Amino acid sequence: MPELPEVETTIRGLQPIVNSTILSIKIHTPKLRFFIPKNILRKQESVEIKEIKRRGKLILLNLSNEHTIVMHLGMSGRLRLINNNKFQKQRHDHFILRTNQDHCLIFNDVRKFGFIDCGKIEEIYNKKYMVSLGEEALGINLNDKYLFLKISKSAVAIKQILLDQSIIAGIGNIYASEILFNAKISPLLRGKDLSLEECNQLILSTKKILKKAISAGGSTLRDYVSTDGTVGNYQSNFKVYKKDGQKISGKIIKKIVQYGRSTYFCPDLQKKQKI
DNA sequence: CAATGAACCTGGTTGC
DNA sequence: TGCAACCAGGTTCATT
Repeated sequence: MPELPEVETTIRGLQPIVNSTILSIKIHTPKLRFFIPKNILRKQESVEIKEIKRRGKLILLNLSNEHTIVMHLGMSGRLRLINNNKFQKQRHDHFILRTNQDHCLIFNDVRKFGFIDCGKIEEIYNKKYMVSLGEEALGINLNDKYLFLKISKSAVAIKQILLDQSIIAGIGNIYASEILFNAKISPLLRGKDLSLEECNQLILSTKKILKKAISAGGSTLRDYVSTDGTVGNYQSNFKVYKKDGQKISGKIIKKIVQYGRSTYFCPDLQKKQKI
């Protein structure tokens, strides 16, 4: 579930720990997608969390010692932030960070597709997972010309292109379907089939859908919970995702599989060719 | 080189 | 009810 709106909701929920000092870090599961760096904090060092921000689906905790902790939630990862005296270890709690202000930040991930990394800032910014990211989905630099230039020779389906983090950073499988529906563009179109105008529409829809989802506090399939325990409710705004067989404006919603991922769309409202 | 499928891992849901 | 098969928010790697 963690796509851009959920990650954004998460980092907003984490702001209370900015300017607190890290007391301890406990690693219960050494290896997620890859091993968590063991020397994530040297002993006897007083390190403050200076800033928490997002890049694509990455969560970045900038520290006072010129290091950054990076977290990726993968498919099933989530963070919860609670008062230290309320802490009870749950299944799949892999990483626990405590602060001098009694905060307890827990990284929980059932499937372990997420990761936690840490290093000097410049070192982190040279990591592949960082360098390869394209324009921020909500960034000012994401415009019609950028997208058109990137995809105008591509035979890849636009649905897949939206999932490509090296082109646009932040969109995932749910919002890709929702964005294409909003833009009235078929997921089956190839990159090179899109006009500049359609690229523009796609970007407008991207920003609109993601912003709406953020203001709804993220979505939830099953039990996505933001850091303070409140439940995001953007899922009630889904128009097509998981709605195959249902109708919208009298037109049937279909589910197809593209590149091994489910795509939901309305063939009658998302034309393949412009008429 | 691009495109596709499998792999990583666990748990919930579906169908027989 | 039991159990196997399938599916899930993401990304990377190996194979065509």
